[in-house]
Parts: sequence; C-alpha cells; structure tokens
Amino acid sequence: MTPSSTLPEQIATHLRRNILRGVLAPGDPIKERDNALEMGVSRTPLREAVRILAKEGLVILRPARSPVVADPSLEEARASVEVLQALETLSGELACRNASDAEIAEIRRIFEQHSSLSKTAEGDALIDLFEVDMAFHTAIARASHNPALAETHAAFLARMWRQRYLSAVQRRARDRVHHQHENIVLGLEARDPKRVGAEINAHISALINNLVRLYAARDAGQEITSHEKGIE
Amino acid sequence: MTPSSTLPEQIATHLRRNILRGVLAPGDPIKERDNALEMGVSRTPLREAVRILAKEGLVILRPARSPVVADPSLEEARASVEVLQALETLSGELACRNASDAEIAEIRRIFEQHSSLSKTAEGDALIDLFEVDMAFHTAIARASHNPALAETHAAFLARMWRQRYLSAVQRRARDRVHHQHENIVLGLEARDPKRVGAEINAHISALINNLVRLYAARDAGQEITSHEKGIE
DNA sequence: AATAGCTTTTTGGCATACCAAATGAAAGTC
DNA sequence: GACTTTCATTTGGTATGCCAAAAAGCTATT
Repeated sequence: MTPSSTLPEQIATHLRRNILRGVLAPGDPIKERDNALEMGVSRTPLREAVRILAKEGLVILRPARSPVVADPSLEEARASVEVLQALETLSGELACRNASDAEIAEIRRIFEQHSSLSKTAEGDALIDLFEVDMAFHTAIARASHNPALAETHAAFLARMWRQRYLSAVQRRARDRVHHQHENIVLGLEARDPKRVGAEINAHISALINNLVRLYAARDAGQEITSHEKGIE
Repeated sequence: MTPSSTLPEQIATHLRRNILRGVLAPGDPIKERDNALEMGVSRTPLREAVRILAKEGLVILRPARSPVVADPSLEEARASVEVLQALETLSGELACRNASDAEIAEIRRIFEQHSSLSKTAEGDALIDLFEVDMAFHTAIARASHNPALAETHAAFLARMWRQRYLSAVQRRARDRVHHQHENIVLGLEARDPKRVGAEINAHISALINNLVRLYAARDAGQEITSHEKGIE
C-alpha cells in the first residue's frame, strides 16, 4: 500500500497492520531481537520503527523494558477522540474555505467508493473498507490546506486506529456512517463551514458512543479471556 | 549523570535549549557525527534525539540529508498557530467543566505573577516573563484533564516557542495580553466555556496578527542578513 | 516445603564499523 | 572559457558486538 521510502517506515507500517489485525494483541511485548530477525532486518531500523509507533501512541515505551502494544483505557481513548474531534472539525471548516473543487470532488469519490464497499464488505475486505474510511477523513484534513493540522490529525487517527477499526466494522453503524459522510460531502460542496463542522462533530460523537459500548462489551468478556489464559 | 531520564531525552533537551536560545540558528544542519563527538556520545542516541525534536517540529528531516533546524515560513507558522488556537480553545472549554477549584486558583496565581513581571521586565528577565506566560497556557491545557490534549498542546507550544517569544516580549502587546489573560481567568472562575473559548480565540488571533508583523519586519531586514552572509 | 538469595539468561541501550547515496570540486572536452 | 562528467569526500542508513540491568530459575537454608 505505502511504498514508503525509508525502511523504518516500512517496518512501522508492517507492525501497525499486525497490531490492527490483532496479530499483536494489546499488552503484547515487542522484543526487538525476535522481530528483527523474523522480518530479516537489523535491530536498529526496527528500533526506530518502534519509536514511530510510540509517537503515534500505538505502543508504550518503558525504560529498560520491552515496549508493549498500547491498551488504552476507555478514558484515555475518549480523551484522544475528543482531540480528534476538535481537529476534524477544524479541518472541515478550513476545507470549506481552502479546498479546491478538485479536492472536494476527490472527497466525494472516496465517499462513494466507501459507500459501495460498505454494502458488501465482509471478512478480510473489512480492512479495505476501513482504510477507505480513513482515507475519507484524511482527505478532508489535507483539503484544509493546513499541513500542521493534516499531520497532527493523521497522528491521532493512527493512535485511534484500532478503536476506529473496531467501531467501523460494526454492521449496525454502517447506515449511520453513510448518511453522516454524505452530509459532510454535501456540506463541503456547499462550502458551508457551520454545517460541515456540525456534521463532523456528530460523526465523532457517535464514535465516542460506539467506543463506550465496545469497551463495556470487552470488559464483560474479560473474565472469559482470563479463564482461557489460566487454561493455557 | 543519569538524574532525569534517558540519554536521548537528555540530548534532545540539550539541543532544544540550543535551538531556542539561538545557538543553533534556523536553517543550520544538525550533523550527527559532529554533534555526537562534540557531546561525547555516540551517533545512535543522538540520532534518536533528533527524531524527538523532529516530532516536535523543531527540526526538519529530509531523506538522506542532514536534518536542519526548522525555519517556518509565515504560512507555516500561521498554520501551526491555527491548530494551537483550536487546541487552546478546547482546553479552555474543557477546563471550565473539569478543572478543580485549586487548579483554577493556580491559574490565577500564575496570571498575577505574569502581570506583575510584565510591568517591569526588561533584558534577560524577559525570558522569565515569557516562561510564566507559557506556564499560564500550559496550566490551562492541563486543567482540561485531558492528557492527550495537554501533550499535543505542549508539543505545538514548543514548536512555536521562538515565534511566541518574539511576540510576547513586545512592549506594545503587553497591555492587551494582560487584559485578555484576565478575561480568561474570570471566565474560568465563572466556569463559562463560551466566554473562555471566545477570549482564548481572540488571544491567539492577536498572536497571529503579531506574527504577520514580525515576519514582515524580519523579511525587510533579510537583505542585510544576506549581505552579512556574503561577507563571511 | 517455602522462601530468600544467588546465578543464569534474556533483553534493551550504546558504540562502532561498514555501506550507499549525495554533494562538491576538479579535470577534461566541446 | 563554460559546461559536463567523474571521482573523492562527506554524511546518513544499517548491521552487529558488547555491556548493564532486569527477569526467571535454581539451590540452599530454615
């Protein structure tokens, strides 16, 4: 997907995907020796890759300890999404002012691609669906013509990657997401900052609600998981 | 010699101070070999330190090229301050909801310290004045009780350190800053998010105006600087 | 049999050696 | 004399080796 120029970036992308797909579960340690040999690279670039993921908030660094895959509490996730909300709202408002017609047309194209995928996606295709979803939001951030904003937004998106993934693949949410995305696109085409801002706010608020439910479900299943661990 | 933290972090702090104090001028390359030997450390930790500063936006990384001390254009600075504005506004609004009375009292204390310093500060004391100014805004961000927000805010503050410093020490701005800070404190004590948000917005907007003037002045003096360079 | 202390092993941190790409200078050609 | 091409030097990127600290396992003692 990303023919990233530098090696550490490629490794980071690889690890990121593994974290997203659950191959590396939250709480798992990332041992630099093992992963380095496993991926056929040396420890140095892998080390840098881990720093990149740490900066994105996907892994936690501890002094003189194995980094571990981040496992944010509900409160931590909510706090990050709150910031994400402010960033995306600002993105939308600025995009109304600064985006070119071509950029808005591109955003609509991504929206329609997402909509059609959304109707059929299942199994592994869910990851594709999700990546299109992320591309939609990223395109809006870039259309703000504010590089610092787009960059920070991308960082928070990456940080909430897993949470948004778990939320986005739920069947029940898809219709709502479709309509909210549609309204955002319509607002951009009308270049109506108020409307876009309000729609994005509602969109992210729904995400927060989803997260609350997801965490509640996860915590309910926690006991079972610990039983399984005991059996192993 | 390991009182505070990890070695890369210490190196980053050292370089950061040098950048902010102007020892390393904007545009200067950071050659990892030279700096490493100069500081008596190896390239590996210095390399990591540079990455930390890059993440903070103080240095720019280019593929297969020496990193250079960032020298943001007016448009880049304006873009960053725009994000800072959104972050500080959100901080203020959340602080109205989440801050403890003690935290708000502390913010007032910082405000009053800043006000009294502002009346007399000159020369080197300007740095103290400025640091109190930064502490004021940082305290509000922390009072939001949103760690992700406080962290990101701190990052942008560091990124704009030099710009805000140049702006803050201007005599002409001091009265305005005093009144705006006062209104922010009053809004916080009344726990009125609308008011705090509006005041912070105005405060940062004034900063943007200041930056425009500062950059205009700097660009006017640019020719002289380039003459000096030519002589060297 | 349980626990405390010690030893072994694992793992991350730092230094350094090697490699490849980019830059600047010098020389040769048009 | 100017431009291009090439080669040397500089500099970042990567691999690897060594070291110190932490975790785990074992033994000895109570």
